[in-house]
Amino acid sequence: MLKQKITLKHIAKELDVSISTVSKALKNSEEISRDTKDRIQAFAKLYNYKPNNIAISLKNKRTKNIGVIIPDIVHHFFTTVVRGIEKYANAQGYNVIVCLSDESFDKEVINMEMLANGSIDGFIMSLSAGTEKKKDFNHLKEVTEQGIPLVLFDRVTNEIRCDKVVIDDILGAYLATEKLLKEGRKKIALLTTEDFFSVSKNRNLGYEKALRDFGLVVEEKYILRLPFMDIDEDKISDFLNSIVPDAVLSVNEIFGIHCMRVLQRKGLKVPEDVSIIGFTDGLLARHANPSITSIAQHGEKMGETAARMLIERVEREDESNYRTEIIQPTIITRESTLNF
Amino acid sequence: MLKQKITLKHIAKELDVSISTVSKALKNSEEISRDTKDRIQAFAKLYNYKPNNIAISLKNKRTKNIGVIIPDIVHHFFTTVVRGIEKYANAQGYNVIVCLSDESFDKEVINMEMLANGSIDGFIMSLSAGTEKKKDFNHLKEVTEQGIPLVLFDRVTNEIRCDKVVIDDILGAYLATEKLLKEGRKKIALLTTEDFFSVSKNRNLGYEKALRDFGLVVEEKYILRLPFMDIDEDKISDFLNSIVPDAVLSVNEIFGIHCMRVLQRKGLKVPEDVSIIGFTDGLLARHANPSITSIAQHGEKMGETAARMLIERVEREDESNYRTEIIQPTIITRESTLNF
DNA sequence: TTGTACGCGTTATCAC
DNA sequence: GTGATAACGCGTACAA
Repeated sequence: MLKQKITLKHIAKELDVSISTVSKALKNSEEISRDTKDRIQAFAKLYNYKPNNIAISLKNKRTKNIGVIIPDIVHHFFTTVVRGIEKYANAQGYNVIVCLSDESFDKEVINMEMLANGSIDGFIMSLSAGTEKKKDFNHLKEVTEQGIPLVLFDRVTNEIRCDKVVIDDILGAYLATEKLLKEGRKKIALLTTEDFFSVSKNRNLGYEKALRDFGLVVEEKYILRLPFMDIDEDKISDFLNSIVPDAVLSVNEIFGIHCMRVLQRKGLKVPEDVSIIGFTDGLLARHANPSITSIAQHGEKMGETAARMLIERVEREDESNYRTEIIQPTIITRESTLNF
Repeated sequence: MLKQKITLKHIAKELDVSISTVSKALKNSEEISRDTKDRIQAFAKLYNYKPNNIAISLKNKRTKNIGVIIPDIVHHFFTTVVRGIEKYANAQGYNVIVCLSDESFDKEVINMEMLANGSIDGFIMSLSAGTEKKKDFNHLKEVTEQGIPLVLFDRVTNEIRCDKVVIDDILGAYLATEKLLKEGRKKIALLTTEDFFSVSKNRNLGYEKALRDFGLVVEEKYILRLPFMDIDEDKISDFLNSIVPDAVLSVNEIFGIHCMRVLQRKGLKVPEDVSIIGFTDGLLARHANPSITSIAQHGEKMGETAARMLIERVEREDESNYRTEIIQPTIITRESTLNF
């Protein structure tokens, strides 16, 4: 039996009072007599009245929904960010609408447009690979010009004026490289992706800076640039044959763990012969054998921070002083590096 | 400069026609003259008019939002399900609101109530551990009695009449155990969780059935029950010392991979000395060394199926013939088992 | 061909 | 103390 959702109107009719009286009574307004309030409140409770969110949204022009657009959800880092966002947002009474751009510019645009027509109070997003490659940010510009708050995280752009949350990728790579250098490693390979990714670019910079600071030169032959998210152990194998490094820094977990596999199959021991440090402290790094020393990006904290910035802006509705919060990466030392 | 979102009213005023004329013109109604339509459409395009979703939701009593409540998002299986849901839902013009119950009964209830007041057209969910333990399904009952469609997946209950999507966990475990038996393995250990989980229970059953079908007896000493998601390599190590199996079936990836680590540290070789098969074909299984033969649960397909069932019910609005779709698990053969 | 009126569910203002 | 009215943005049956 379908128990129709009850509205103010139903209650009013049933109790033979006006809609506005019901509304006020349920808000415990002083205007209404104790007696009427009791009757109405009891009735409402009995029928489990709950105000309709949509109607309230229309009236208040506030949905209490946050739109989150991420490139991929089957990716531990984004997943932790979503969790951080959820956590903070829920605590503030907001829901989270998650959309996936699937690394595609077009899907990113479609998702934004879908949500921008009143469904959400603001956006939290990380640019898709397609968007970073294309460098077309008009959809973001439109949204911000409409006055919809936007917080970018991790994969950001300078083209758009809005709040941002990033981690200091240069520092992260620097710390990792420095650790390897302090272990006495001299031939440190870098596994990275093509350069159009803001994050990879910064990680490469940190790696190079650390080498220089320790008086070494950056040699291109120690750098392997793999296509985005493409795992090709043969390429890694060829690379490792050509240079025989004593340490490897990988800009992501996947490259790192496959590099370790290749090394192990070549009969090299990790960390005795080769140390490995990987970016993004995810499941793979944690559960690998040996477990991999990682740069933690603190995704959950990033998510919380982004949600906090967004909700503050939504509720304050001023459009000034855009800030960029920088999260400090930390090294999680595990078994793939030497201990000191 | 804040470019206020434009409404029908603005256009009407600007072009000095009535709101309904504008509305009709934008829908290309035959009632309106070519001339007026052109004027209005041009103006709307210029100012990038888009109807307000909230107003439409209120009018239609349809939000085109789907509420998804899952126990945990940092869990590869759920993540793939969400992706499947997203994919299908987006293609049908629906948005996905994701809420996390964090394995807690209370949070599950709160999330449901938040969304049930008009924010969504239907729910897709998987029960939290807390709910399965408590066996309290009143929140689900209330929602279905209100006529809000609900699809349960993976962790389901017989207490609620609604559409369901599950995988045949008994079969999955049976297939895995059978494969190990056919390899000639005789001492097959089972790593599982406590019994209140519907999925673990079924996996245990499949394991036991296969052993019996092959004329072996189920020995309790070959079964290790670990607390939910608690990784304790010492317990695993003690267990493996006490029985020395020649194969291991794990009801999840994490237990499986840690079991492999422990075995490897004991100097045993996988798969030469011990074969391993694990449930849930996630990142860990795929990228481990050796990679782990897994039971694929086809999360993405499950998500798609759930979304299809939900949207069908939302759009047909009848409340009969609840179905349970059963997804067939398959074995992904990798390096942790012997080849035939 | 265009416009008026009403309803979706709620709240706020003002009148009685 | 209570109720009528308008408004949020849209769509549509009906009237002009």
